Amino acid sequence: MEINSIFEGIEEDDVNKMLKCFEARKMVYKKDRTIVTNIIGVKMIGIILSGTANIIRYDYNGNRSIIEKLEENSVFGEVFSRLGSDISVIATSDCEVLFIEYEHLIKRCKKNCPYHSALINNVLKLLSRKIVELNERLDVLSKRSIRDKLLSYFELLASTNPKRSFTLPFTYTDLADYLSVDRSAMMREIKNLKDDGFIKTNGRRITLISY
Amino acid sequence: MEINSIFEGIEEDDVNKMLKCFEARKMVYKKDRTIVTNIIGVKMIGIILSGTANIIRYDYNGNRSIIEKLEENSVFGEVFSRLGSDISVIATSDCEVLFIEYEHLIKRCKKNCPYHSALINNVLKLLSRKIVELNERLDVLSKRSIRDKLLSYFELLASTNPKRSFTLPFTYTDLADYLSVDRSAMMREIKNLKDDGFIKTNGRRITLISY
DNA sequence: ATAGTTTTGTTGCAAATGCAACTTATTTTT
DNA sequence: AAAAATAAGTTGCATTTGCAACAAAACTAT
Repeated sequence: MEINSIFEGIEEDDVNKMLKCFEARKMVYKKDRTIVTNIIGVKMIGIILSGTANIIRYDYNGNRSIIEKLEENSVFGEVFSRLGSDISVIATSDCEVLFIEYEHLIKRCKKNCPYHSALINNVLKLLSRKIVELNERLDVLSKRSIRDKLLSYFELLASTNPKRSFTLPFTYTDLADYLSVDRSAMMREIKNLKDDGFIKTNGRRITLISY
Repeated sequence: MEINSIFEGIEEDDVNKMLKCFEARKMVYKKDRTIVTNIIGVKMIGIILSGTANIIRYDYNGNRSIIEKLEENSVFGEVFSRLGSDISVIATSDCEVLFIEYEHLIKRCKKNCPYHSALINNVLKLLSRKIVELNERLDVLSKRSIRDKLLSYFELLASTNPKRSFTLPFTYTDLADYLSVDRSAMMREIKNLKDDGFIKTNGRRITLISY
């Protein structure tokens, strides 16, 4: 049921035809390179074909915010953010990105190619999944204390593992940015969580203790 | 360009045929009534046809979180949240809700009705808009201080008005929940913002002062 | 292997926030 | 119109958080 790719269920040959019909462009980026800055006005959507990236922004105090973590098959673009300026998409690993004009995707192409609806269905599911993820992040950020933010994020990561154990998907420094809290305050709270017997840690490997 | 309804561009007659084909159900709810609780397992999507509602949840400390504010044409459902239990959708005004089975929407119906793709396109746009809104909320919640949360939320509301003036869409009590901060601390900060000349207020009418 | 860079771990202190407990307005209901 | 309920506005105080400034550890690149 889970969709793996925007081209799921479409033959490779047909995919290539579609890409031509859509005037799609595939781009390759090295780790830490900027994929897009100032997305403003560009009515393209990007699809991460491989690798990972972050949508980030520095506020006027110089605090970095990771607006969103993009993974394989994540979709991004100005149509999805409105925020436009001072936002960048940065590759966090080598990655391939496919750019498609949004209008092309939304409207049926003149040739009315039969794969179009399959593609739209796939995008629908990717967007749904994105909404799920955004809601999850909101759920974490809506917690009032660092402790509750950590616990609810950890709970999320642990929920897929029966041993309630998981490896953080990024560094502690990045985790603080992801949770929008001060790093040292977060480290202090992680220490408290350990002292209070809520978690065990071994580097970035964390285990949630249940009662 | 903005889409106004999930049925935009489809004739009323055809809409009715589709609703039958989809086995859609329309329900009416009075203000403050529960539209859904424990969304878990129900593979329906709901579309707010008129009125407003909030997706809310009480955490284990009894703090209420407004997970999401739903307006006319907002889409909601378990497929969009995964969170399932302890979440409720509550009508904040009298409202009409249309329920459609998700699978019906995603898959082409047997009769392959021609309006189906128009509908999917509309849903695609509604979902995109929802992602924009979720990102906006994330942008607000990712601010580290109450002051910055307020300013960035106010900025959002003011951005559509050339006079940088707007009316809060809900009570200050609800605003505190929406921003996930303590109400009294928020009121204090609003006072500070006034004293420091950032804003003027008159009840729920707020004006942002520029330099 | 070593020098350079980034991450992790700590701490004291000031500032911001949450909490509790009220009073006063405003709105809603009877 | 009065009573009841909800919202707004305040304040003192304890706690949490952010900030700044380090040192130690773990990675990276030469």
